[in-house]
Amino acid sequence: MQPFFTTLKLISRPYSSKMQDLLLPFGLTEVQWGLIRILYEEGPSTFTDIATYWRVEKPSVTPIAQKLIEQELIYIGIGHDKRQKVMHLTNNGVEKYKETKQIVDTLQKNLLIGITEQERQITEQVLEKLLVNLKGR
Amino acid sequence: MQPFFTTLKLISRPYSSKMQDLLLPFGLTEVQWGLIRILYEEGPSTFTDIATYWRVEKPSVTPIAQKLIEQELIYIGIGHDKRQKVMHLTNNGVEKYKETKQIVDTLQKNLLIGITEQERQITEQVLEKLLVNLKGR
DNA sequence: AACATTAGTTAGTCTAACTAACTAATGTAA
DNA sequence: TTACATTAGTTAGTTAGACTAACTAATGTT
Repeated sequence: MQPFFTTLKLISRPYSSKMQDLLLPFGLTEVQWGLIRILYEEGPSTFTDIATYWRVEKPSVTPIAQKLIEQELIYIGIGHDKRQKVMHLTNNGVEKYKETKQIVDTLQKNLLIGITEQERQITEQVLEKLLVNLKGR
Repeated sequence: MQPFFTTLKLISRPYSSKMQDLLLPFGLTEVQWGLIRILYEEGPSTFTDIATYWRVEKPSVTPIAQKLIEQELIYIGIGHDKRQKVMHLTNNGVEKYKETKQIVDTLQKNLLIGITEQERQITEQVLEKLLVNLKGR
């Protein structure tokens, strides 16, 4: 039982550090990349959307978005609800994501060497279930 | 492919926060608990052993051990090699681990609800393979 | 004997999280 | 419709846990 969660924690650090190394030449951190990934894959999102998805508090999102705005990879639009700020990718942002997605895919493919498609799927399902079981804050 | 690694990262945060909440009443953080866990399950270990196991740099281990020494949960012995410091659990440390292991086990059991033993095993194997594939720093 | 390596520490930095306290807009209920 | 509660986001300050660089002391190697 323990090795399960222990290993999970153990993977997280070196994976992040690989990602950071990979993204450094593009001027992105792992979480910044994670944010543009969501905006590309899921579409424009509010700060609260992101905080909910990541399961972090709202103030944690602000500085990550700030830096992407400075780099002109995202911009803020106002929603129908005037309290909301909706983040969108700029054209630069879309380009940057497409560029980096390729190398991230390559990393991920290499990490999955020796793992069958079926094993990957089962693991994905298990991880999704864990996430659901973790929901109760 | 992406959901796989995305989900993995997503699990890590709320899992840690559950662990922190659980361990707070015992005066332990998640990593401190992780260290006494190793000392109990694997036996006395040097700072370098821990750094290697966790895949962190050596200075990261020092403050975590410090706090356990202050709490008198571990003590430092000198190895045959006089450069080495070997961490051992004190009797208090053993007690504290046994106490907390129970509640950690309970948490982990609850998180695994809805996951079959076979799925759990496959996932564990996949996580181990990922860890190996990540080895190249 | 001289030099290189290894174990661990100290000092200082960084990222990404947190809480508390706030403003402004929206929703609800008298 | 006015009063109050809630929600979206920010600002300021803190924290945990990582990092690098530079160091001491012990051990290995040539």
